[in-house]
Order: sequence, then C-alpha cells, then structure tokens
Amino acid sequence: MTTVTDTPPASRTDTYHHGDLRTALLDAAVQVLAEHGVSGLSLRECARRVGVSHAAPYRHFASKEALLAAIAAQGFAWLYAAGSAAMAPFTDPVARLDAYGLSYVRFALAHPQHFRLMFTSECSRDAPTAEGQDADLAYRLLRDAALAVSPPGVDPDVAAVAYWSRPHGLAMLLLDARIPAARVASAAALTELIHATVHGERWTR
Amino acid sequence: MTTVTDTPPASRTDTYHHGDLRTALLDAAVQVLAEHGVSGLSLRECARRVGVSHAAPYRHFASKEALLAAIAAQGFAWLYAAGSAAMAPFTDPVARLDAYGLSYVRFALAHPQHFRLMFTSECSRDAPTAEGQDADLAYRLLRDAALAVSPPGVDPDVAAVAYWSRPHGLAMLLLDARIPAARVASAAALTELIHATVHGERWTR
DNA sequence: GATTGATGTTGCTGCTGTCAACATAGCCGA
DNA sequence: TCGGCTATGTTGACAGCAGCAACATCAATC
Repeated sequence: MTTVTDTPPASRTDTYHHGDLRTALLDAAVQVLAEHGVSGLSLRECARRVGVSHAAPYRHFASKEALLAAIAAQGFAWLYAAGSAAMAPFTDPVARLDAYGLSYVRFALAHPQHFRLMFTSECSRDAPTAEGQDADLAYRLLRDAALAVSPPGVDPDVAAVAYWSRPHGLAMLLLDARIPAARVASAAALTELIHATVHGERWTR
Repeated sequence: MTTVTDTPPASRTDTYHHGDLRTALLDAAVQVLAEHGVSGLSLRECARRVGVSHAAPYRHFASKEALLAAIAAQGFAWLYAAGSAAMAPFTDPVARLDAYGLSYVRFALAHPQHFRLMFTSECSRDAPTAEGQDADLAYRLLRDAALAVSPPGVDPDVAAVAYWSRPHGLAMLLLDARIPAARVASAAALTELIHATVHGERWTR
C-alpha cells in the first residue's frame, strides 16, 4: 500500500460493481456488430462478454434499441469532429468541401458499424435525442460548405444534399462491398475513387 | 359446373394447400417491413398474416434470411428492368446516365423496403445467388452508361462508382428521412433535387 | 453506524427461429 | 379405380432473446 489511492474506474471486472459498464457495453456491442452484424447482436451476448448478468445492461440502456442509438450518437459526434478537423486547415470553399467529403468516407471506412447504425436505424427520426444534436451540427457544417461553393440563389438544403449524397453514396457502397475490393486496396486508389466521386464534373463536358 | 376448370392458384386460403404461399409470404413480409421495420419482422408474423402455421414458411425459404434475400433479389430484378426501360428512349450518353439516375431514385422511393434490403443486408456478398445475377446486370448497365460519358483512359469501375454513388447516396438519405420533407413534397422539387445531385457540376466552376 | 439510491443478479413470461415427426392432398402409374 | 409418392402444410418441442419484477450489494452521506 504505497500510494494506491483507488483503482481506475474503467477496468474492475472482479468486483460487484463493474466501474464503467456503460462504455464497456458500447465497446462490446461494436465488436459483436463487427463479428455478426446487427441481426446477430443481443444484449445478453454483450453482457456475457463484459462478464455481467443478462439484465445488467438495462441499468444503462432502456432497451436494445437505446443501446444502438447510443452507438449512433457516438458516431455522429465523431463524424462532426472529424469533419471539422479536416476542413479547418483550408479557407478555399472547394478545398473545404473536398476535405469534408474525404473525411466523411474515411470515417465510414474506419467505423463501419457506427456509420451503418447512424443511417440505417429506422426510428431515429422520431426522437430528437442527443444523437440529433451532433447530427444537426454535422449537417450544418456540410450545408455551409456547400453553400459557399454554390452560386447565389441556390437553396441551401438542395446544395447540401447534392454534395452530401456523393460521399454518402460512396461510403454506403464501400461498406456493402458493392465495389470491387481492388479499388480500396491502396490508399492512393481509394483517394482517386473519392475524388472522382465527390467532384466528377471534370469528366462530363 | 359450367367451365370452372380450376381455382386460381393465388387465392385459395381455405384449403389445406395454400396455392401460392411463396409469393404470399413475400408480399406479407414487405408489408410487415413497411409497418415495423426489419427488426420487427418475424417469419411467424408473416405466416400468421397469410393464415398458415408457423413452420409453413420453411417449405419455401430455408431461413428468415433467405426470405429477406429473396425480397432483395426481387428488388434487383425490378431495378434492372426500371433502369433499362428508363434509358431505352435515349441515345445521348449524358441523357441515358441522367435517366438511369432518375429511375434509380424513383425506384428507391417506390420500393423503400426492397431498396433497403438490397443494400443493407450484411451477408449477401458471400453467396452469389440469383440476387447476384440481376445485381450484376444492373451494375453493368450503369457501368456502360458511365463509361460512355467518361473520357478515354478512365477505369470503367471508377467511372461506374463515381456515377453510382450520387443517386445511391441521395436515395439512402431520402429513405432515412435525413432530408427535409419539404424537398420531396412535389414531384418538381424532387426532380430538381435529383438533377442537382446527379450532375451538380454546373455549380462548381 | 444506519439509511438511501445506484448498480448488479436471479427468475420469470412471452416471443422467436429452427428442427423433427406427422398429416394432407394432388398426381401418376398399375 | 386404386395405391403409393412427393410436395406442401401442421403440431410440438427446444434453445435463445427482450424485457420486467423482486431481490442483493455497495458506496456515500447524514
């Protein structure tokens, strides 16, 4: 007993109280999603992996859906942070929009489970939870960037959607493996793909 | 007994054998999906709606996932047909690509359950089933159209993905209600949105 | 040091996917 | 005409799951 004040709150699995069960469950859920997909996820399996009884998750999440929503909210926060950071170094509107698209696709590839949940859940529209908070921030970030690139008179929402659809569609197709794997093998190839998608206007005459 | 030869095979629900249980189950499943989403779908509920015992579906589908895959396959066939029909009247490459994008988004809005299953299932990549058949046809349709619009030297797959991502992303965002509802209220507004997304190059200089 | 609220456990109910054994019916050859 | 064959549908069972209620444990506070 030198200067042992207290155990770190995140890693006590041998005591009655877990310490940080909520984030442990979130992490376990993401791992299960990666291994078995959303249809193979169960709260009981998450509890088992964390070493806790099958009803313990209900102290932190009202339902299985609430846990998934929490993961999505985490994803929106990360996405917003990544987009902000990516755009920060640039002032040119086109460069900023480009940086946003790049970081968007990179985020989807880095956190596929989060990304899928963020846009695949079928009930997150009704409840304006904390998820909506960061989702709105991310949306406004994109809309402002798109508006700065568009000529005056264009509806901001139309501009935002037009430029959102491209990286979003690419990300979705990449996650669904609908794109030949060779296209994503090297970072250079992926970057080329992203550029071609986000502003492919150089091709059409 | 005038000329009554046989009862129509699609609508006998009072006899021991249903007549066309397979398609009846598919239709019921799509309806359940529309009402309760994929997480609220169960084979037992589908069987109940069709008026059949809970194990009857297993005579037509190996598993719940197989039923979902069948719906997705149906969707790919429809999508391919719609894309072909939409492009047929045109010969100009840009017009053909435009028509494809328009029909793509229209298909997603007309058959949201099918569309979501087509691109959201997490295991359809492994098994090259009949679904892959029509999916490949649809992909080749798009790739050829994109290639006709691209300058020589462009990788066909890159061109295809670049032009696929736009309507695909827009469709996904529309289905997830991530786009203000007012944007989709009128057919004209929707068409404007689609055009802006599919070839927004007119805006950036 | 007792109390209280947060956190974790045990046990239960109803639902689900899936399988095995059985029932029915339409069809085909004798 | 009749008897069997096969496709199709039924019943019953099992294990796993979401969610709830009642109970247990712990930590902090008065």
